[in-house]
Amino acid sequence: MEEDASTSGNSNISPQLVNEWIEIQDSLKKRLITDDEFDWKLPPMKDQDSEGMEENQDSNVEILKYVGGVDLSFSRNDSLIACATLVVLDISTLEVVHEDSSIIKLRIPYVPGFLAFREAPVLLELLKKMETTSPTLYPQVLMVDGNGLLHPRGFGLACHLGVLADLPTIGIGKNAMWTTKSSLKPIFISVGHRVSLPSAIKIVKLFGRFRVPEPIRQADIRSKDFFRKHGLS
DNA sequence: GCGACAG
DNA sequence: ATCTTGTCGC
Repeated sequence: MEEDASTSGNSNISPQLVNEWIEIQDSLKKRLITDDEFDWKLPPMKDQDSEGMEENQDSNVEILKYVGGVDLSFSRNDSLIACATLVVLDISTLEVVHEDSSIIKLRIPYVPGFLAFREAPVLLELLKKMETTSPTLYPQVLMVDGNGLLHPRGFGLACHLGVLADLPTIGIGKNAMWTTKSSLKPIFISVGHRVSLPSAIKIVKLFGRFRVPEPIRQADIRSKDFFRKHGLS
């Protein structure tokens, strides 16, 4: 009999392992940057709040163009099988200019607070692969399906992935305990790495079409599509 | 005392 | 995350 690595909480996860994970998170957190640290600038906002003309003069800096999104979907039959997807959207056209997926067998269960140890490895692979495959389309900032600083120890998946990939990231949470209390279903934007919260919010607002920002939404959709094309959904 | 905990 | 139909609405 195999253990179900997707079962929440109660798995064969030892307290020792959890302690190791905590140490890793604390260690990686020392490298975390929560300010804007990127070499591009945000495109001018559509509905300019009568502000922002302060720094729109110098044209030396490149403007944000490629925004990435990552997500995982899971098999209905075999809960150990997952599909990780990375997409990159051109911000000016909102089109997906890069897409890559990878089906994997999960080895680590979902443990609240430690999502990164389950999902980050595959996502890092996809990023690394793209770095050599399609460097010109490599995302300038990445939206992650999971929280960033909004985490028990202030180091969620978005931070974890950002630090390891040394890439600006934004955390996008879709569920939290507050969700139930609000009549509307909010999303939770939190700082991942090398992007301040104000900037993160501005970037998310560039994709105001649906509740979930387009890069994450596309990653989600295409991740599920990939499953349908490659065997049992 | 126990329960709420990203995906 | 996943199991699940129709339905109301832009």
